[in-house]
Amino acid sequence: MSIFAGQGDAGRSMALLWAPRARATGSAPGPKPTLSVEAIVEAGIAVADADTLAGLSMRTVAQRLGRSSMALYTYVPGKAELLDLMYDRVHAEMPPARDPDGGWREAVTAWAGELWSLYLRHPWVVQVSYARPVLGPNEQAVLERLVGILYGAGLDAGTLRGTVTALFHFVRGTAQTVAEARLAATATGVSDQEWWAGRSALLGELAPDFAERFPMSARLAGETAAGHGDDSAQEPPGDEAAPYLERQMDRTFTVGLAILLDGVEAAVGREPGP
Amino acid sequence: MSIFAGQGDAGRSMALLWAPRARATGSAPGPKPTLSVEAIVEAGIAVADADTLAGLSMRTVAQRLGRSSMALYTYVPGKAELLDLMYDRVHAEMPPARDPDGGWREAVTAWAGELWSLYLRHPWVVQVSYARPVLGPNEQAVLERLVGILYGAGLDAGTLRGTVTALFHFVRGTAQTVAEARLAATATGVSDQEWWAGRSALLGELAPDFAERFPMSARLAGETAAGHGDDSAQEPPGDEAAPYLERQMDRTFTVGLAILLDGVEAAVGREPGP
DNA sequence: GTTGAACTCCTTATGGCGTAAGGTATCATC
DNA sequence: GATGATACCTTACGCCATAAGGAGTTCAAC
Repeated sequence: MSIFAGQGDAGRSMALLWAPRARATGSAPGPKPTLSVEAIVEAGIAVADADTLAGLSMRTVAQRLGRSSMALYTYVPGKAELLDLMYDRVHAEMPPARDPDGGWREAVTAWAGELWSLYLRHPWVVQVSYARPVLGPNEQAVLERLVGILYGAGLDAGTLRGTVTALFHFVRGTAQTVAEARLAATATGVSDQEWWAGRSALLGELAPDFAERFPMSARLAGETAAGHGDDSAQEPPGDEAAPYLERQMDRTFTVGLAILLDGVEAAVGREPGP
Repeated sequence: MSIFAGQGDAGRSMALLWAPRARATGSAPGPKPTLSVEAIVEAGIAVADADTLAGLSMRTVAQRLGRSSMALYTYVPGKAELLDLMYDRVHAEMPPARDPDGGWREAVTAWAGELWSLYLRHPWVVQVSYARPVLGPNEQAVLERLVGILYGAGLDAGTLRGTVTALFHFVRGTAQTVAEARLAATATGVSDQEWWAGRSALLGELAPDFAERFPMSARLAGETAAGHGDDSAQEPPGDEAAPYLERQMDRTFTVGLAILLDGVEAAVGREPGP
């Protein structure tokens, strides 16, 4: 199960991202194109959604379009650039900024929740490296919305940058955990709960001194199980849509986000706006 | 430039991680092994450090040991499991917990800083997926240290979990940014500053209306450049070890961490110890 | 000693991948 | 009709992980 983080020729990616239809003007020699960058990107997204990034190859994408793999190279420089395009395109699903009725905190919470659910709709997105940003217009818009909210809250540039980074990584990281848990569940047919049970049984065998070597971790595991084990037992058993780990991650997401925003609130209080 | 996040047979990985030397007892038929899991893992780390995860293949690792690729399969089930072992092994470099003289906040700051620099020593580590945790003893120890600090601060299990998640993802995410920036710099021979200059020049051509479409982002870019551009101009020019983006990320790391810890502090204040 | 099992390590082969190279068919223009 | 641009194809190369099976090495048991 190998996963890719693509970085192609940044210049080519940017040109495709920011400058649409180079040959839109009607008449040109040669046969009419029967494909388009857009169609290829959409096919790529469909493949990745269905099959994870490991299943994404030029061949599989082309197959979905009834073409040979080499046909794609007429439209797209290569696989890395295709991935860049897919990545940005998916961010177009993010809802636009709304009027900030409830203050910045509510706005940021909404932003984070919407990004989180976008990542869960397209789990492969969080595997794409975000380190050397080939920022396309759609991801830029997502960022713009957050930056707008935080400037509205009265942060200075330095604090804002730190906040954006922390928020972004937090959402991405937690989403990745859930995404891969889901993936593992569907791929292996083993539910989270079963998987974790098996895992800890194995660990009990291999490292019977675990609780002594790692007392704090053991305590945390115990308190987590105790605190919410009953909780989950009360759950109506028919609903399998939100398995154990997923609900726990949901809680962790909410709690972690609240902590982060408490920290931002402290910063806002310290410097009372422009 | 494709990067892998390995998840092999978790059972096999765990056995190798937690139960060392299955055949340590002296006498067994067959030729003496001239290799060892340990040696292979070390070679793998050396390859990854030098060449990124993209350059890590069974062949390259074997080559470094003067063996054929298939020889490795005697010791290690496959590439995915090897990566699991490499990942955990590297966490052994983390310094152990120290006595918390300066309170939990200082302790967490030290923890985060040390993890951050570990990630920068082995940039490939942050590309390895941490979602389905094949927790080895060394990574467990890193976690144990953090959990111990936070329990000492008086957090309850739920808050603690959220804090750990947020901290972990924050450190990892920021480190990844710097790591890949370095990588791009050495791989292409283009410095961060040059790269960004080229990038924004290209963006100015492709999207001349950027500032209108994304006013907040433009403002942030402007204020960041203004606020610290002079700062960097005052820098002694001889030192190339900490280029522009890296210093900026350092600042972002510090600021973001402070914000996060402010949030934790609020939570600590709310529930005054056990 | 000799044998046979266990073990290490090798060569070879399979089926994937991205994509370079070069061929052919299709079209607008001259 | 010829020209040249374009879309799409087939083929091939050099990677990759790893399955299969063979050759050599070392021990315990006889």
